Amino acid sequence: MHGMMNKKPIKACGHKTIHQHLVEKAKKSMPDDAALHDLANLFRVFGDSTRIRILHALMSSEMCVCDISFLLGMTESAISHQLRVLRQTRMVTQRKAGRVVYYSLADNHVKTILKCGLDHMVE
Amino acid sequence: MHGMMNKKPIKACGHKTIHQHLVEKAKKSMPDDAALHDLANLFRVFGDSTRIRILHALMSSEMCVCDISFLLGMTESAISHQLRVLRQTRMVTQRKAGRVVYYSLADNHVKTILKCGLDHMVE
DNA sequence: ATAATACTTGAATATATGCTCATATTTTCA
DNA sequence: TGAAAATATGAGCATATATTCAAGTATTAT
Repeated sequence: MHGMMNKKPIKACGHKTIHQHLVEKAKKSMPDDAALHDLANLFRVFGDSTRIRILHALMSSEMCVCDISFLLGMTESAISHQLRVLRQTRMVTQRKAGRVVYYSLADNHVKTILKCGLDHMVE
Repeated sequence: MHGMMNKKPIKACGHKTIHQHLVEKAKKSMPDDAALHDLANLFRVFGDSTRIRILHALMSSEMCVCDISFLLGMTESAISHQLRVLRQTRMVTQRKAGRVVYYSLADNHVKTILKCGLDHMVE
């Protein structure tokens, strides 16, 4: 079906043995460096279980730092540091009421990506 | 629409001021620790631009280490180290033909997750 | 057998990251 | 006004991670 043609590697003049046509095809569809870094940075935010737990909690409802701290059994400082990361990457938004700051998910994308990852795991 | 009830934080007996009902609701839907770590580990694999580039390249077709090394302008050693990570996390599979090792994406999940992330970015 | 190619691996190093602890900052309450 | 509560922040530390460098396999070619 999809091209599993058994072409032998060819010697590219001057440098290594490579499959020139494959490399060029891949090069064409490759996003630019900025996009690739943004994409990696996006996934890196999800790549920590504390942040995952915070985001998952916020899927259920908005919460203040105290709530999250209590729920996860971690210091408010630790949570606050992570919330800053989530704020800077636009994963969460804040709403201030008195001295309490309520955090919630910034948009549906966050839910979508989380579910996307969870789907991968059930298999 | 969804409950943005303005309940004030209450003093939970003995410890901090928290929104008890919200915390308990969140606690119930929270996946267990093992699942949370697995999920974080999954995303962490995608949280590096080199690995992203390798995976994106393999979306176009299977490739040998040499090809990837040439395409990304990195040493074969560096690529090989990253391919090991991708192998250990079941993102890629290998096929050996003589001394050439061809790598390809393990399954559609990888494509799905990548696209999921890319979708988030275009917005 | 010897050399060359394709890839892998381990140690080392430099950088990034997550949490703690102490210290602000802001708002409420007495 | 002063104390307490909720959150934020900076420095420090311990761990994790990405790449390099040197050396090791495995396979093919001469």
